[in-house]
Amino acid sequence: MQSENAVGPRLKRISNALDRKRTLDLEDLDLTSSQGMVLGWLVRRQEAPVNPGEIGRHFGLSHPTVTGILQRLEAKNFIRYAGDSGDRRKKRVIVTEKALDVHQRVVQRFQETETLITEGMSEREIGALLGLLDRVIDNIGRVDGLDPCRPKEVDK
Amino acid sequence: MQSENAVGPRLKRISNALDRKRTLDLEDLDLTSSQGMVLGWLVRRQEAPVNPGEIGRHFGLSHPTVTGILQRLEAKNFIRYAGDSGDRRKKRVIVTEKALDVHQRVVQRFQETETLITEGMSEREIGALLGLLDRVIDNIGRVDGLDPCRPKEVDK
DNA sequence: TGTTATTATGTAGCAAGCTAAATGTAGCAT
DNA sequence: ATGCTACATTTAGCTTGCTACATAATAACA
Repeated sequence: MQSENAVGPRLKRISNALDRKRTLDLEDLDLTSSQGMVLGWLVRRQEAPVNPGEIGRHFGLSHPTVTGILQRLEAKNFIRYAGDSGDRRKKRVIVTEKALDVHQRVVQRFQETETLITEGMSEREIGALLGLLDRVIDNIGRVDGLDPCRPKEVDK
Repeated sequence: MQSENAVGPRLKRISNALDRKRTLDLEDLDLTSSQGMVLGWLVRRQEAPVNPGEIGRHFGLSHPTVTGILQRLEAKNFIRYAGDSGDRRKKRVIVTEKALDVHQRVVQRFQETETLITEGMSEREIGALLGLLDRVIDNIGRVDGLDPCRPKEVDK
C-alpha cells in the first residue's frame, strides 16, 4: 500500500490530513485546527494562567508560531492579553467567555476525529501506538536540532 | 510525559520536528524537506515520467501544494516541465542531472533521521509502528473529507 | 553602579499546506 | 457545431510552521 518503508512520510501524511479534517470541523466556530488545540489547553489550564512561552514548550512550537496563533485568537475575541504582574517581560493569556462557550464542542469534535482515525483498532493497539509515538517524542527531545524550543547547542 | 491521551497532537509534534530536522540536513543541497521528498520519488520513477497530479495522489497533497513545490524545484534547476504528448492538459516532470547528482545524499540523510527517531526501538517495534500507521492511513482513505485528493463527495 | 548575558516577546520574510476560483483541454452528448 | 461535464493545472489569499533579527526587561556580576 505504501511503497516507502519509513515512518516519516506516513506521519506527515496523517498529520496533514488531521489538520485538514479538524479545521473543517471547526469552521462554524471560526477556529482552525491549531487554534482549537491551543485554546483547548488554555481553557483546561484556566486556574493557572499561562505565558506564550509555556505554550510553545508544551506543544513543541516556536515562539513566532505561538505569537501568530494568539494574535488571531485575540482578534476573534477568544483570548485577551494581560501583563504578568512581577515580570514585565511576560504576558498572561486569559480566555474569554466566548472561549468557554465553544470549549465543549471543540473537545467533542477533536474526539470524534480521533475515533475516526483509530477505527477498527482495539484498545490494546491504540495503547501500543501511543506508547511507540511517545518513544519517538522522547528521541526528539534527546537529539539536537529536532526541538524548536531548545534549538542550538553552542559547542563551546 | 504527555498530558493528552490522543494520537493527533503527538503526530503533529513529530511531523513538525521531522520537517525541521530534514530541512536543516538538506540546507547545503539547497533543498527543503518536502522538496527532497518529492524529488526523491521523481528520481526513483525516472523511467515512467510523472504528472503533477500523480505526485499529489501519491503523497496525499493538494494540487496547489504540488505546484508550489515543483515551481521551486524548477527555479533551482532540479526538474523541468514538458507538455505531455497526447493530452495537452497534463505536464510531464523531468529530473535534471543536478537532481541525479544529489539524490544519493538526500536518501542517505533522510535515512539517518529515520534512524535517529527510532533509536532504541527493536525491528519488531518499528514494524508494529509502521503497521499501525498504515491502518490509520487506510482509515483516512475511507473517511470523507480527510483526503485532499478526493475531497467532496457530492450527495447527489 | 554599570556592563553583560539571559529570557520573553514581537517582526520580517520564507516555504508549505489548504480552499476557492480561473483557465484550458478532453470526451461525449445533442 | 454546440454545449456540458470532467479533468489538469495554475493563481490568489489565507494559516501555520520555521529562522533570523529586533526590542525590552530581568539576572548576574564587576
